[in-house]
Amino acid sequence: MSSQHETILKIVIKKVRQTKNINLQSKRERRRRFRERTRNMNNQNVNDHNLLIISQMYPSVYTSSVPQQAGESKPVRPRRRRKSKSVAATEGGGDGSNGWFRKRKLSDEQVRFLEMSFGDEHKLESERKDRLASELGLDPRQVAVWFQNRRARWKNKSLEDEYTKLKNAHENVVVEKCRLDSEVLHLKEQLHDAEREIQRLAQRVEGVSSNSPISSCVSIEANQTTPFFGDYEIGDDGDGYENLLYSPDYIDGLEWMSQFM
Amino acid sequence: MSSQHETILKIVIKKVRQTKNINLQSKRERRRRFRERTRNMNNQNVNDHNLLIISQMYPSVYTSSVPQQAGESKPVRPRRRRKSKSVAATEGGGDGSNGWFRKRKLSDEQVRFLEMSFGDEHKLESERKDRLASELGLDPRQVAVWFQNRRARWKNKSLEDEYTKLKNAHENVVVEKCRLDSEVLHLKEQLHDAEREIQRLAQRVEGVSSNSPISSCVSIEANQTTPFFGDYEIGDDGDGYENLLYSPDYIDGLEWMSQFM
DNA sequence: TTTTGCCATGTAATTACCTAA
DNA sequence: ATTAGGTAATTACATGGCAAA
Repeated sequence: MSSQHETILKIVIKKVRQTKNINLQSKRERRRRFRERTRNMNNQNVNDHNLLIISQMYPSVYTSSVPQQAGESKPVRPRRRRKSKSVAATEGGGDGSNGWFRKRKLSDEQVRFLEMSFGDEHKLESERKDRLASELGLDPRQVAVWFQNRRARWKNKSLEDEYTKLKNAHENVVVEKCRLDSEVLHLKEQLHDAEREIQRLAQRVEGVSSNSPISSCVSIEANQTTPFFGDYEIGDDGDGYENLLYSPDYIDGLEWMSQFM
Repeated sequence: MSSQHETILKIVIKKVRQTKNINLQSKRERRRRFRERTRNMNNQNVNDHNLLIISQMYPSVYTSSVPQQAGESKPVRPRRRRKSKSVAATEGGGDGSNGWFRKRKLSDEQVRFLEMSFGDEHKLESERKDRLASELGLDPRQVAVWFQNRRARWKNKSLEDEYTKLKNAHENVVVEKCRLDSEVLHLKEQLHDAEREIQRLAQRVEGVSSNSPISSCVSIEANQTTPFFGDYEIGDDGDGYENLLYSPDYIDGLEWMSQFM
């Protein structure tokens, strides 16, 4: 309320932020050092290195048959003509100085194992991580990274699946809605006809003495009247939705809805 | 038709596959050599390296204020207690042998520039790539990689946006469908009432004059047949989809109906 | 015909930040 | 207060497809 409280609050906030920053910085430092410590030359990693180097030199071993999706013909922009003189004519004096090989491409066996474990459980506990790492001859850090990436991939994929499912459901509901629209039109026409029939009969009942019963039949040209939109509203009162519960059809509707919510 | 053709076909397929494999292998070789040529020691890259080393040593400079999303309370599984003895007690004798510094984290300025260019055009031509590379002091390869990753990100994001949009549309349509369901129910009730009214009036009329084929006038029995599915098809008129957008704000004009309610 | 440059996709690794134990 | 594990974003590389030269 008073300004005192405000100032105190500000000070507290400031302090919290400071300590937080300090924490983060020290943490960054720790992590950096940790990574530098554990980057090269772990215990099992020598073996692993060799294996991965081999897998780099002969990557054709690990070609996985990728199911290519149906190529949709996009309006391709005309590609640029290839350069007459490649700029990349850097003098070939590139010394292979740094033993720069990133460890890439876990072997097929390893991936299969990891996938199995992922199917069991998406999260990764320390024990499981270490166990997998020792079984597969990997850095525990690699296992952790693999699981993180796998989770991200799974999320993307599941989003995509959800999209297609939702799309199908949407189309179905749209079709259903169209059907209902036309059904409503039809019912309104019928109701209109019935109402006119009632009026006609009422007139006949009124004038009992003078009546011509033959011309009483409702003609079918009532169907040709322009269908009237929006003559009356059902849902203005809130009971429409409660009424729906009595309908056997509405259960379908509800289940439908609960699928996507 | 004959087996000759089949054998010829097989041979052709085999040949194609062989040549394809050969192509891929040579391609891999080309690529490897290309990367080795262009990896280290480009002209402006020394400067860039220094900058990136600095950005590694003082990463707090590049802290971008990330708007944290509203934390949704998920049912978190109890995390494992931290290990009593960290396995990572690798002997600290790690020699910092290779002068291995990964170049990471393009600077804020560079990212802004690249984003602007990406906003202009998602695709990247050689000229533009080289221009950007020289302007930002980056390897052209880095620029190309950045654009590839940016496109992939954009695709994911647009998928996500489409999903939310579709979800909203779907919910609206579902609500509309419910409304139509209840409207159909209501109309059917009204029609039923009208029919009974007609029968009542008809009986009265018949009591007066015994010759009125009233049952043929309004086909109410059509309503009592299985009411919902498959009464009439929808797709014959394509206007249903345009009707989707019309607002269900009906004008309340059912005073003429009041006599039946 | 092969070669070559670009692209889409998948994967590995890293950074920053957050949270529970 | 510290730390391991998590998410999200980012950087980089690998691979195969496609079209142009």
